[in-house]
Amino acid sequence: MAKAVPDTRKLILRAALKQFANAGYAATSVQQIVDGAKVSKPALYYHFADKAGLFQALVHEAHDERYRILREAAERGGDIRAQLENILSALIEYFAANRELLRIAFSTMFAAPGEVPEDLSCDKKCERNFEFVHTLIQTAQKNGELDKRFDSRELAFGFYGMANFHLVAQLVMPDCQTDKKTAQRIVELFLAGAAHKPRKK
Amino acid sequence: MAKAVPDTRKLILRAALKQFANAGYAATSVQQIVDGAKVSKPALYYHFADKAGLFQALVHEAHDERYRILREAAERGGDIRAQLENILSALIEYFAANRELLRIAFSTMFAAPGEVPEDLSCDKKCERNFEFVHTLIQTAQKNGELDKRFDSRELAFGFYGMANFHLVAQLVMPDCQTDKKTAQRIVELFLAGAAHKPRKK
DNA sequence: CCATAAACTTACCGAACGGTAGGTATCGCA
DNA sequence: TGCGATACCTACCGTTCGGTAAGTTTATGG
Repeated sequence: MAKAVPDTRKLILRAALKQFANAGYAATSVQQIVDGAKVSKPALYYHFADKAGLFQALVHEAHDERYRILREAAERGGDIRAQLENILSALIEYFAANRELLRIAFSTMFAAPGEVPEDLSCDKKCERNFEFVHTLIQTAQKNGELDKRFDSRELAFGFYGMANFHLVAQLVMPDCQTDKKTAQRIVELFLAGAAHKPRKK
Repeated sequence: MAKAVPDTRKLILRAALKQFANAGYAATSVQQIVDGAKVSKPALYYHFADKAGLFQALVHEAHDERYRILREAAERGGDIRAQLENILSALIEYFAANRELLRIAFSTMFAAPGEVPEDLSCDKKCERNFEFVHTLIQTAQKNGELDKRFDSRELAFGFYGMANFHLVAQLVMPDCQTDKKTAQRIVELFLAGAAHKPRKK
């Protein structure tokens, strides 16, 4: 029976998430975290090896959550349009309710190399997440659902780029509402293209 | 005649750019900058009010350069396809040669609020840059070049998202070559859409 | 030939940093 | 009742931080 344990550890994680999301890794002090969690500093160092280890725990959670969302949404099946719509609206919905995790995920994706702990191996997780979408698109391309003129990687870049930009926008401009309908229109834009078509089909 | 001035100031700016790009704002110390520039700390504080002021100078340069690139590329005219191609390939080309400035621009765009000096008013510059592209797209839409079913803002988001994602990719994976041809294919993807079309027109 | 101001220098400040040494309360278990 | 393990605590460490006070050199103009 582990009962007395999780309280403090989770308290620390929650406070750290808030602080890191608000100020980034380097600008957040361990003192701020323990103040926020209302624990002592050695309590933090009892549960985590160091500041970097605490941060890593959160980073991995963020990327793994993202991966889980991706997989669950894609498994709901349907054609590529339905899959992309599901993925995008699931990401939007989840991260609307978990803005801090989203912030952590992006700030490690785009961070300068020295801004974040050295051994933070999130490259692999970022790549894994991207490759999941890439594979989805590759398959759809082989099935004839997507235009074969494009390189599958370019297609994945295109979709991932549009999707991430909207997610970031949600972060930067919180009042800019982004919902299921938005997700549908983004996918429509990705699939149909922006150009005006004089004749259909 | 100001002659003796620019040497030290530019030395500091160059060293600061490198350091900030490599480690972000918070994780870069003033000491590292002055060591890199081979000047003394008070020499830095003679030319800049404080660490934040030095950073601001670089941020504004980064965003203004980006704006300049956008305008110059758009002014070369042509239809919306040519304009977007010009913009994208100009951005890719410029930032391939100025990776540090690109890093500064992105790390301030996506930074957590507390990671960067408070009064750093780059929101306006980011918005200005985005709105320039937005206006371009709006005009093209009115001219009938772009599909009127989409909201102009969504179109701009889509293009800006794709474009920025490729620029970021260039940052994260330096060996991933991105050139004029890539720019053309990205624009083609944006305009034509990813979906397979059984019949043309 | 000296006054002034620009462009620095050496030497240092107090505060905050990440992290720890060493002691303590509380538990299950023998 | 005792003994070790867990889960902390207070107090403090050495280092580095951003920033500055006060003195020095150099160019210029009167």
